[in-house]
Amino acid sequence: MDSREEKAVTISTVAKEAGVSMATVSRVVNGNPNVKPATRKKVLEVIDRLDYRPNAVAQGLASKKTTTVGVIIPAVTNVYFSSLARGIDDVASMYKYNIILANSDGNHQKEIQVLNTLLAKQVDGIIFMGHNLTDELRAQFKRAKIPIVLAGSVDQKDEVESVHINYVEAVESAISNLINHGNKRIAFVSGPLSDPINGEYRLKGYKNVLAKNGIEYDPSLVFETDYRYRSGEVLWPALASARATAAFVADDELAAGVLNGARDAGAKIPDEFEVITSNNSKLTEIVRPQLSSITQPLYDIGAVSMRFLTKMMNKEESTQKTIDLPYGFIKRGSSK
Amino acid sequence: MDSREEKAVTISTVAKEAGVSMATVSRVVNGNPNVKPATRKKVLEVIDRLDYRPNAVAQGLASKKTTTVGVIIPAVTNVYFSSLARGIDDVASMYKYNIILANSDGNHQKEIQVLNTLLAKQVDGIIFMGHNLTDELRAQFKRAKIPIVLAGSVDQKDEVESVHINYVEAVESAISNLINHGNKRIAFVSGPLSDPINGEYRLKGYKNVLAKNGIEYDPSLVFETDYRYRSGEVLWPALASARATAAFVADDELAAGVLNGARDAGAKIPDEFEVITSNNSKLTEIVRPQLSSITQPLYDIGAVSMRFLTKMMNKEESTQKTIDLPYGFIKRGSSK
DNA sequence: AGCAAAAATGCAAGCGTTTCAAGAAAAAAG
DNA sequence: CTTTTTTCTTGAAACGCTTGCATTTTTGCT
Repeated sequence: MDSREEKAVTISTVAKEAGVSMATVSRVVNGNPNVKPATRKKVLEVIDRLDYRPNAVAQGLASKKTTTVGVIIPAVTNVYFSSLARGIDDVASMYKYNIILANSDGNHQKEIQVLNTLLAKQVDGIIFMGHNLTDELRAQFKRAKIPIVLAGSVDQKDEVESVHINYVEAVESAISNLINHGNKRIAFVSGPLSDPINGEYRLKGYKNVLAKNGIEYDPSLVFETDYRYRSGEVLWPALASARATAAFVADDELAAGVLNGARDAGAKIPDEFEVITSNNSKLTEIVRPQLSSITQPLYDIGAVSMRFLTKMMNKEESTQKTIDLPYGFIKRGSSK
Repeated sequence: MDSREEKAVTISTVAKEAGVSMATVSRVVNGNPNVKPATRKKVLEVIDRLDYRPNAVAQGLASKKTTTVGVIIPAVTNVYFSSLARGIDDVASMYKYNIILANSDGNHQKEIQVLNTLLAKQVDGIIFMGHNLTDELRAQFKRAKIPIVLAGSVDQKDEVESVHINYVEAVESAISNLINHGNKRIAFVSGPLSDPINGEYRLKGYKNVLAKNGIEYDPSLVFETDYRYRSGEVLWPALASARATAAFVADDELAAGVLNGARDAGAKIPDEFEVITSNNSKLTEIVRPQLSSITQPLYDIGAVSMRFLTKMMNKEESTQKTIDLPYGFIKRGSSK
C-alpha cells in the first residue's frame, strides 16, 4: 500500500519487503520447488501487493536464455507464409516463447542482416522461411551456434533441419491428375527457378511425371516469373500461344492470377483450360471456379517447425534432421 | 587470429585486445564522437578481427532501452492486419527497432496476457491492433508507462493515441454511391457490432447517409456476423429474403464471401445486387467481379503508426493524439 | 535429547553493457 | 616552457536477475 510510485519495484524490493533474500524470491518466481510453502505464500503475497513483474531482460542476461525466438519471413502479407507464421506463433506461445518477427523481403542482403540483429538480441533459436538457402546463409547459420529450423523450405545440402512436404512427389501426384484427363501440353508456372523449391524439386516432379507417361518435356511450356498475382494475370497470352491446355502453378496468388487472366480472356475453365495450384491457402476457395490444389498442412508445418525448435533448444536428442509432413490433392472447379 | 574459439568475445575481450578501456569500446560501438580517430580505428580493427557483436540484452539492461517494440495483432493471416504489419515493420527497421509480434486472436484475455509479457520484456513501445479497446485494456495501457499507439483502430474515449481513417465519413461516401444508383434497401454487413468500429462508427455512417437521403433505417437490413469468408458466403438467403438490392460490407474477406454466395446462387452482380467493401486489400481484385471498395492506405496506417510511436519514444512533443489518414472510394465491377 | 541427513535459505559472484565522475593527455594560450 | 582549456580515456558503480556454494533450519531416527 505504499505509494512511492517512483522507483520501479525489483526483486530486491520484494525481497526486503518479504524479509527474505533475493535468491528466495527468484526461486518462487521460477517455480523452484525448494521453498517452504509458508515462505512461498508470503513472497507471493508481496509480489502481488507490489505488483512486481520480473524484468525479462535482466533474467535473460543472468540466465543466458531469452525465451525469444527469431522468425525470418519473406513477406507477412503472403498467405502462405502468414499461415506458417500462425502455426509457429501458436506453438511458441504454448511453450512460453516470444517471437521476434523479421521481414526479409526474400532479399538475400536483408536476410543476412536480419539474422545478425536476431543473434545480437540473443534469441534462443530461429525459424527461417525463405526461397533460397545460399551458401553464405548456411555458413552464418553454422556460426550462430543456436538451433535453426527451416519451415516450408528445403536445404538442398541437407545441412540444416527442416520441416516441409515432399515437393517432388506432391507435384507428380497433382500433375498426374491433369495427364489422366488427356492433357498433353501442361504448363509449369512458378516463381524464379533459381529458388530450389521451384527449379529443383517441383520442376523435377514435373519432368518425372511427364516421363513416366511418355510425354516429352518441352521447355517452352515452362514459365518462370515471380510470386505476384498480377504476374499470373498477364500470363494468359503466352500460355495460349504455347498451346497449353492446362497449367500447374507453384503459388496460390500466382495461380489466382493465371485463372483470372484466362477467364477474363474468355477461356472456359476447366473445359478449355485447367489450372491447379500448390498451397491450398484460403485463396483457392475464394476464386471462381475454385482452384484444385495440392494440399499441405500449412499451419502444421509452422507448428511442427516450432515444436522441433523447442526440442532442439532443450537439447533433446533427435534422430532426424528433416520432417516430411503428408501432402494430398483436392479437386475443385478449376480442373476436370 | 587467436583461435581459442570457446569463450564468447565480449566488450572486455575487445578492450584488452585493443589496449583500451571498456568505456572506450562502448563509445566506438555507439558512435559517440568523443573518441580520437586513431583510437577508433584501432578498436574497430579489433572488433572486426574478433568478429565482436555487442550483446543486445546486456545493452538493454544497462541502458534501459531495448530497441524493440511490441505489436499486438488479432490475426496475422488476415490481409487487413498483415498489411498494416508490413508498414509497421518497414518503418521499424528503418529506425532500427525490432518487433515482437504477438497474436491475440482478438481475444480479450489473450490481449491482456500478451501485453504483460511484452512489458516484462521491456519493449520500448507498443502498437496495438484490435477490434475493441476495453476499459481494462485502457487501464493497463496507462499503467504501462511506455508509449502505445493504436493502428487502424479507434479509442472511443480518445485516451490513447491512434492512426486511422474517418470511418464514419468513409462509409457515408461509399454508401452514397449505392444510393445514387437508386438502391433503397441497402444491407449493412459487419462483424460484431460490439466492436466500436462497426457498431459505433460504420453503423453511424450508414444511418447518417440514409437519413440524409430520406431513406428510413430498417434494422432488419443490419447483418451482424464475424470476419470469416465463410460467414459471408452463407449470408445470401438472408440477404435475399430481406429484399436487399445492395450491401455494404465491413471487411474484405467477408465481402468476398457475400459476393460469391450471391453469385453462386445465381444473382447477377452488379445488376441485381451490388456489393461494396471496406478495406481495398488485394482480395478485392482477385474476386470476380472485382469488389468496389472504400480505399484506405493500409500500409501507410501501419507505417505512420510506427513513425508516430518512434516520435513518442523519443519524447518529441506532439500536438495531436489522433492521426486521420485520407480515404477514398474505388468503383469496380461489383457495383454500378 | 542428540545427531545425521535433508530441506530451506542466504551470500555474493557473475552476466555484458552503459555511464558518470574524475583523471590524463593533448592543444591552445600566454 | 608554463598554465589553461579542451579533448580523450579510465575506473568502477550500476542495471535486475540467476545460481553454485555455504550456512542454517527442519526432519527423522535413535
